[in-house]
Amino acid sequence: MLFDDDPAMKETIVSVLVPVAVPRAYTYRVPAGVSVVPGTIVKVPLGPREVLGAVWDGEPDAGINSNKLKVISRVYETARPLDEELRRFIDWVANWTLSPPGMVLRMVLRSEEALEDEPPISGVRRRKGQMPERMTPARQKVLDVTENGVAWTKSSLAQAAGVSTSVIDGLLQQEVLESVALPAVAPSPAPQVEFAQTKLTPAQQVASDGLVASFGKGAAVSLIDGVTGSGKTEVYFEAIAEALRRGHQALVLLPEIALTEQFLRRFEKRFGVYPAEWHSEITPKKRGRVWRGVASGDVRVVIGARSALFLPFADLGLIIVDEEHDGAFKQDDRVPYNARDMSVVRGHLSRFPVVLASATPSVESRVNADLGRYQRFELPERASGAALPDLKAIDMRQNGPSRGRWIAPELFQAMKEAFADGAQSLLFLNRRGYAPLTLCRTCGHRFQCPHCSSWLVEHRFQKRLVCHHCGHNESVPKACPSCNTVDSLVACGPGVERIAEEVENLFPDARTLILSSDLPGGPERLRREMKIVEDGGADIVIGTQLVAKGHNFPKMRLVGVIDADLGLAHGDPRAAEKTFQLLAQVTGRAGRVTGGGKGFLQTYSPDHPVLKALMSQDRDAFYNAEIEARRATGLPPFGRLAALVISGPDKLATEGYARALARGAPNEAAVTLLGPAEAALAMIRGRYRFRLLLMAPRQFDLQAYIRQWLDNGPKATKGLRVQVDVDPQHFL
DNA sequence: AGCACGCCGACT
DNA sequence: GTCGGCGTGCTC
Repeated sequence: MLFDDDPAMKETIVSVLVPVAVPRAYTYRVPAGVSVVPGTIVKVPLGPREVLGAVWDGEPDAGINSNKLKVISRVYETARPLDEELRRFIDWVANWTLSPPGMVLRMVLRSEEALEDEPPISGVRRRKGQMPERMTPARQKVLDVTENGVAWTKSSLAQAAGVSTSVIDGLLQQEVLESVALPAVAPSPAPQVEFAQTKLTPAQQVASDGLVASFGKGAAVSLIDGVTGSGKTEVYFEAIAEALRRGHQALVLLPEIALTEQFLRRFEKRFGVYPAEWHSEITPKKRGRVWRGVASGDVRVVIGARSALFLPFADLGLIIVDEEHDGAFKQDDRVPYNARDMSVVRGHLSRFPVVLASATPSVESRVNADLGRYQRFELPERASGAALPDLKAIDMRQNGPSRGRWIAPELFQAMKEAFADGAQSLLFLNRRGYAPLTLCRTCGHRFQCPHCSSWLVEHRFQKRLVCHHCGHNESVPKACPSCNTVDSLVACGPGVERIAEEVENLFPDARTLILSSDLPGGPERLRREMKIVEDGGADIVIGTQLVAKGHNFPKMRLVGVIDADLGLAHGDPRAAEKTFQLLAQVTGRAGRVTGGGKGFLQTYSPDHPVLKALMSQDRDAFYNAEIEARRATGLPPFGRLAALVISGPDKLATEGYARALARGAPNEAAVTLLGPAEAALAMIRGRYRFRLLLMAPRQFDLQAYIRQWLDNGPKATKGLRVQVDVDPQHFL
């Protein structure tokens, strides 16, 4: 610092953004002799505790009583300051989502261990000449392995010798082995751009060339719109290769469920190494390593779930959002953002290409491509040359199964043939548990959740009644709680467990398997069972929506949708879109590799336009109709509007606030409240939500209006959450 | 009295 | 988001 002895300079104060829900950056003193720049990561006292923060841009708040100011307690000098582009991104996201900027920063600084240098790894090594007091077979194995004097980590040595770590502890105790410090982990090897170039089909080549050509031209967004199995991944791998050639880092965002070993292997096949992973199940230590590697530039490619978007990349030059239509890119709590949209924003602010890929793009992205905001690359055929599956509706009014059964004769017949051929079948039903409703056949009592009044779902495995909204669960009673009649309860309707029961009756010799997120054993077991299906170790799979994405099942030839109408009747304005996407993805599993796939959609409304478009494999028919309908009703993404989801502690208050917000809107903002009939009163996690559409001219700052309303509105707006649910393309 | 909750405001 | 303060209501 220049004028070190100038008293005025000793009083340096700066803005520091702290990771809490306060409306603006706070002001802190900088210790004498220390220099910080915007983006420097610091630790500061805040109330009774110390928190991480980052020095922020802009003049510090001069209005704060100077004897209230506290001093920065620590400066992380080895951590690279958050760069200008990341800081602008944080501010942008905070403004768009109506969140305090500190809460967005929190997503960037989520790995505190990343900021500490990793302690050296301790290893063990053989001490020359020392022998254990008593020799045992396990000890001998350890001695054999360590004979050459090379140092091992405890766990890898235990594994290599085939013994438990306690054997090693014993030998350490007797000083046969000694502890040594191992060098810190070497940076992971860089992906090799030319490791194994895949042979592309002509359509893939066109798309790949187009993506490569979009580099160096600023913020170009491309949509890869290709049917299931068309090889979108191979195409965007070439974009990653180009980013790497240009010396940039690349980020691939996937819905959490699609982050699979299978995907990592595909990456390895192309680039020779595994990419860095970032998702909720990464251990804190690995998390810290990836965070630091990303910031230093050692890590070149990250494959991650939505939160990876907030990593502090040293030089990010490409984002891929695969399965861009997927709802898992939306975060619902804390900062409610859509990682697909915020990826487009990050690319825009940092002027690099962003690639959105899907077999069933969101209506928003289709519209953006139609309007020329996005470049579109179509892949109309499967890369393997296999034909798309042959889809057929089964009219359940005429050709349904007998009472108490759920699989129609025609579907059963097809399953029989597939089984005889040694092919896999998938029965899809997006309903967990055994039965969605339980009632008393004596008095008609229906089991309802005491917290949110939705039906309790019977789970026969766990012998419990479970609320799928709030998680409440109770055991199944012997007698009806209303009329006390014993053994009078009946299960109504099917869930996957009930379908599995029927399949086991129909196919006693087949290997059946349920794939559902709630089965005992957790994600670990689910991964194992996915692998079993992948390797052909099951004949008939009964699955919920998690079979729709991520995993590729090479032996699957038949898909039966048990209830194709489920989801179409929802009040959600995106119900038709979601159903189309889900069913297209699920039926697309059939014959993806082998060809010759077949699909059956059991329905009571075979003439529904969504199902008709699905069955004719005519995606454009669906999108054109849906886009027209949205345009006509002014639903997103039309009408220059922001769609807001408002949720609050109780229905009446929430509705009241929403109406007040709508009423108070200035003239230039036209406001529509979507009432319960159209859409909006849905129970989600025990909270009433509903959808409010605020339409405003582009130049009108809706976010500012809403923020002001929240700040100055009725006091009871505290529990209220406002969520912007529209893509920001209009505002870039 | 002793404490478990829940609500509320402050945090620079 | 997290903490402390303070009120309520319940138990020893």
